[in-house]
Amino acid sequence: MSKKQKMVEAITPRDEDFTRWYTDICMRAELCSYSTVRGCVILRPYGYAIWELITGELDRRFKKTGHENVMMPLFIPESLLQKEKDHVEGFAPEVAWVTHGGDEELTERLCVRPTSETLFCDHYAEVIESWRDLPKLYNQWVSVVRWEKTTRPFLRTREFFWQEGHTAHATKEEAMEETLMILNLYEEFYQTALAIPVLSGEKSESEKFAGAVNTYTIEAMMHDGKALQAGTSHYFGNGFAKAFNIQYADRDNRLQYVHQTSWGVSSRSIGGIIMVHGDDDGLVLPPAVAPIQIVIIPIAQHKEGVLDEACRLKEAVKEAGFRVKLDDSDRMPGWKFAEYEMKGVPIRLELGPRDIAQGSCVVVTRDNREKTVVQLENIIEELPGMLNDLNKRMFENANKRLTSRIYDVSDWNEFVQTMDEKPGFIRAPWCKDPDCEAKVKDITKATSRLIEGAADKSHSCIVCNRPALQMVIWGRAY
RNA sequence: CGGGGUGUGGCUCAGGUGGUAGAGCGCUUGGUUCGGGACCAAGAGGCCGCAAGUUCAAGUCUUGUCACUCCGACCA
Repeated sequence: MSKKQKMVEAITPRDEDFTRWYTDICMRAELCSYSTVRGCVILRPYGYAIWELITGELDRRFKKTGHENVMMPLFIPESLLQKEKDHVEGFAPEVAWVTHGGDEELTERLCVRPTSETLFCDHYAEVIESWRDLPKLYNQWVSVVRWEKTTRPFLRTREFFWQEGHTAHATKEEAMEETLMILNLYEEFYQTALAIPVLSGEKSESEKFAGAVNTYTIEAMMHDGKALQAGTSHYFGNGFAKAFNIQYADRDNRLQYVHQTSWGVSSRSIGGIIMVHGDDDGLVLPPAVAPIQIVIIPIAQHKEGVLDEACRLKEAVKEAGFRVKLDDSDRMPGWKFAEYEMKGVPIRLELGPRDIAQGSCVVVTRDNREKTVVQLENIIEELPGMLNDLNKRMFENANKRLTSRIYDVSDWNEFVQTMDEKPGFIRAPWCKDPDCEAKVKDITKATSRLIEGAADKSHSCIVCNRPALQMVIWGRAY
């Protein structure tokens, strides 16, 4: 009984204090730890391993769609950053500046990249000359710095890790196609690799990226009903091209400005995994990004033959292509159970003298803790299906939570009340007036997360009652 | 940037009225254990965030400072 209590005490229960539950998981699952640098975290091996798997999944998709990786400098000269007006204004408040090299003051300060549009543009202006040079489909995996005031592990840190794709195209149509193709790619990645259902759509004028013509987003719903912007894809038109003079000679030898896009997914996605799938016992990881997919816990491992059998099992599982760990440390089995649950390992195999005698082992799935006994000779062929089912259950559960917590509301009072009482999103029509959007934010703290599409003619704006133009998903966000 | 909280072994904290530091967990070693966070024994580990000040004497009192953390305004 006291043991039970101890386990429960390990992390703050999710429904008691969501924020503390979240940080507890980050620390206890050894994903990250606070660093001496304010607002920055240290990615620990386990957290970094997840990030590596995420980058691997995404990078594979980028390569498949013809993108190339590059590396831009960490610094941006002030004059370069200032070339596109909207862009600077958007980022100015949160950039970090380098003013000195050694003891010498620099003639021009350098900003630590908050994002690299300007660097890519500067480079594109140099390397793009003719239509034959297009499209340029570049991406980079880097960290960027934004001087945030309040920070939280993964969700908002001053330095964070991400990929930023930057492409240049001959036509508007092509650039728009790229923008939407990436949006779909992100959506597919989140739903299959992370088992996180997302909504996708366009951002409103006030929520879009600084310098973009259109910003598209995928939004996920966390367990507490709040939204997490999980990825964005921007269409730039030729605004940047004009500011940076990125021109190419078309087939008729006429100079044209390129049309550009940019898009990114960050290490914030790890926060999403935690807040969508995690429970009171810790992390629950989707198999595709689980550093350890299968952990083998030997029971009474000092007894004759147990470790040998466990080793054989491990080798077989590894041979079959799974990421597997055999924990033969001298911890108690119960300690190990709790530890790997905390770390979200999808499947645990228990192997003890009893199992060995019967030629079987106990399989426990992390999401529902279901125990089944499987014959050792069948285990390898059973595992893929079990992982698959687990992934499916994770997605379905999250999807049920998402869809059941989107409320269709058409009346302002009901909107305020719903936002206040029910965690989740609200679908409500809007007239497109930024003042109405601002009023929603002022009063309910909810923002427009995305625009689903045009509103029905019969709809009127949730705030001002004038004819509505768009159907919008609203929610409080991280 | 505003408000609150906290700084004492790796972690969580205890140390009325000032007298030179303690517990639990963790760690190390040895032994017994092993199907839901084991037990016994012996160890290692701290200029008490930092800096001034008061004092014969400061985790303890004063002032300042820094850091972290939580809650609000801005943001992936």
